[in-house]
Amino acid sequence: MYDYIEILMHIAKKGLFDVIKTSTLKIASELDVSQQTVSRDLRDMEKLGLIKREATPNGISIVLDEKGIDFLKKHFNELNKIFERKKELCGLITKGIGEGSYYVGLDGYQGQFKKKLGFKAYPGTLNIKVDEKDALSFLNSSEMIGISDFSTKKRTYGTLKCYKIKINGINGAIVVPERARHGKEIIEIIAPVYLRDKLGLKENQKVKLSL
Amino acid sequence: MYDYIEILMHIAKKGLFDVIKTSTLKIASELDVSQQTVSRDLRDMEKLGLIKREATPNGISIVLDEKGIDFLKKHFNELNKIFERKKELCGLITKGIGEGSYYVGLDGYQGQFKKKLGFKAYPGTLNIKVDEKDALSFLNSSEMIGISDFSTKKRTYGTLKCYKIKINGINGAIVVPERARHGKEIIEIIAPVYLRDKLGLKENQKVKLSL
DNA sequence: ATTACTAACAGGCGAGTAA
DNA sequence: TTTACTCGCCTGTTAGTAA
Repeated sequence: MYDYIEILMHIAKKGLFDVIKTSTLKIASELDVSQQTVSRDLRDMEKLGLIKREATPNGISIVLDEKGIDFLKKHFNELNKIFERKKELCGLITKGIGEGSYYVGLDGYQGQFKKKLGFKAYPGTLNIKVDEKDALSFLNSSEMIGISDFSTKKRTYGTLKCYKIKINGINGAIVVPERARHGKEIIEIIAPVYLRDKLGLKENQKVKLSL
Repeated sequence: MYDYIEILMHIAKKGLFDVIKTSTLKIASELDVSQQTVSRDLRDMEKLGLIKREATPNGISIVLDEKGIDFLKKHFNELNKIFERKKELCGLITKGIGEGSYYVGLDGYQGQFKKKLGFKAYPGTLNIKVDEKDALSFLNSSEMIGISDFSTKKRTYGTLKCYKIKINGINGAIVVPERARHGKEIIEIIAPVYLRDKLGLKENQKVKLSL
């Protein structure tokens, strides 16, 4: 069944319920295989009940049949489970290693923060200790915003990956340096305000991040 | 890339970010191929950067690598577009052909309606003319509730597919006979009340169905 | 137990071509 | 132009084993 997923996807993209008028040669070039392979595959797929097909001397009409749609649907459901969105992430306030504070304050970053995140960052990061897998799932389900690298006369500052979040309700962003200095069990948060004061946070206190 | 989708899915199902401890033989039997094929494929996938792999004389550890996750994610996004949920469906009130009215009133169906849909149906159907493709998309994004067939001494009554909906805000259900008597450009609605009166509906009036 | 090499084999692929 | 058949080739698969 998975043998045909590429062709199934190709048809489905043009319309899950539409009758596609095309030709084996066209599909062949789109999928980068030979006309003969497409012809054979489509006939096989018809036999399996994945598609309905009508071949004429000047083209071919295809629609997904019930089994084809069901297969894609089932496959889609599996992916849905795999990518199940994590909408919250909990962690504990942790002592910063101090590095982030310096970097995020730099103008080369601040301009981009303002433009891409909508705020200038308080020059310091709040470090939060989280479960690494939970963090990955959480980050995975939010949109990555790229912050470009830049150089001064002295040195180069690397690119950052940012993810907009709310922390205890306040807007902020997770910042992940491309070249991470620590593992992903500690994440760094920036925000337009000094979060420790604003939220009255203390060491080891629990906080909740949301999308 | 699609060559490896089955194995990628297999790994991802066990945990998108987890290190899977398993063996080539185990995967082989789960995917119904030979141990050698799994071994070769995993090595190839590692070369392509789809997974990270650690093989020992007593098993193998696998994690999805960045490229593998990206591929699945991209694929997932394509499916998301394909199955984009239609949350509303508009149509025009149409004269019933009258058949439905008789059937839905039968006890063999009514008991199941009560149990599975939560209401006994007013013995009549409201017929709505809709765009066939829109209808398919709409039905496709709502859950199918199966109503079993049953027999009397005289004859057999076929199975029905039902889909819970709201029509102009009132709870009801679309009923599709397994053996459709008319094309899918006309759909039949049942509800606990007589919809024509309740909603003050007239021929050719526009109505809105929602999930 | 494992993984993975080698070698034999089967089946899929595409070039050529008929209809 | 099409689709689709035949057939040779080559790739991917598996059986047998080594490590």
